Amino acid sequence: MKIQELADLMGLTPHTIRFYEKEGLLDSRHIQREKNNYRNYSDEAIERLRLIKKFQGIGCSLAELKTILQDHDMNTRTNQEVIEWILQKINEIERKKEEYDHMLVTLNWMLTYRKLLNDDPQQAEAMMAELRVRMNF
Amino acid sequence: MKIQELADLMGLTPHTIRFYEKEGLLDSRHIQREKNNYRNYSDEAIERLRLIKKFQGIGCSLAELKTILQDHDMNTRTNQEVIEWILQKINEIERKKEEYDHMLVTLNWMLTYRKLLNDDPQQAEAMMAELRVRMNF
DNA sequence: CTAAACTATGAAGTGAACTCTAAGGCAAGC
DNA sequence: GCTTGCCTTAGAGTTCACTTCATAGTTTAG
Repeated sequence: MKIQELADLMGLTPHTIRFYEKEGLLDSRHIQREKNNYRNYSDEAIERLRLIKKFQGIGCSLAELKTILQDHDMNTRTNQEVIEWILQKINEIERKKEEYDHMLVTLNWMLTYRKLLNDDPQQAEAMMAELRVRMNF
Repeated sequence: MKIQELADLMGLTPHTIRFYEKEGLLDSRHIQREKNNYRNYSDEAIERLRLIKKFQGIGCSLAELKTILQDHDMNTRTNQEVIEWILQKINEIERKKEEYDHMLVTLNWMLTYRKLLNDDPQQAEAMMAELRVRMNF
């Protein structure tokens, strides 16, 4: 399979696939060279890219992925270690969600204030005064 | 007020404050030059940086902030426009939260599988087979 | 008076994940 | 046989929000 074919199949660009190779996420199991030096991809390449996408989907950086794939290839990690890694990832994501919740709290206050400003400007000013104290805003 | 004083007050570095100036987030209302060419900050600068922090806290980029501050300075936006902007921001953040929820679903499946692998490897394999179909994993 | 601490400037570096460019080789359709 | 459109490479550019660097002038504490 040539690079464009694989790219279309996986919804990537040839650039990106070559970039992954350069970053060490693909190796000789996935790519062989034809005599014209074109890359020829095996079916394993498809599996590999699927795996990459899956882990990207759970918020892994390419650097992290490189380690994960190495461990995966060499069967380095015990089940317990993988479980701990997953728990840590879950934690990470939950912290990020909390950050967004903070943003939403602020935005909702702003929204309440702005809506009040339409209906009852005086009360809006009172609210703003309180907010200034409570939120340093 | 000199730059270090302002930086300490706001929890920023002098570098960052100069950077904001270069980016056009601060102007002559906030900064004057003394005869030795040192920057002298007015109290308005404090308010300005507070505003910047607040909007950064709700996920605004500096580019976006530049527009927001311009509108703020010139009183360009109507209340209704601001309300719509807030609603859009809320939407944006909720979409990002949903993305994280997707990640969490995947991670929790992975976790369940790995835990099962300890206790009941056969059932774990059955689960994996089903996951492969359902999640393309 | 001197040394430390502060100020100024412009430019380059960081990291993540691509994305694009330039310059050229190979292949398939007309 | 010529054009179009793949393919190759190394390396630079992109975006964001700073951060660091190099160099030099100014102020202040002892």
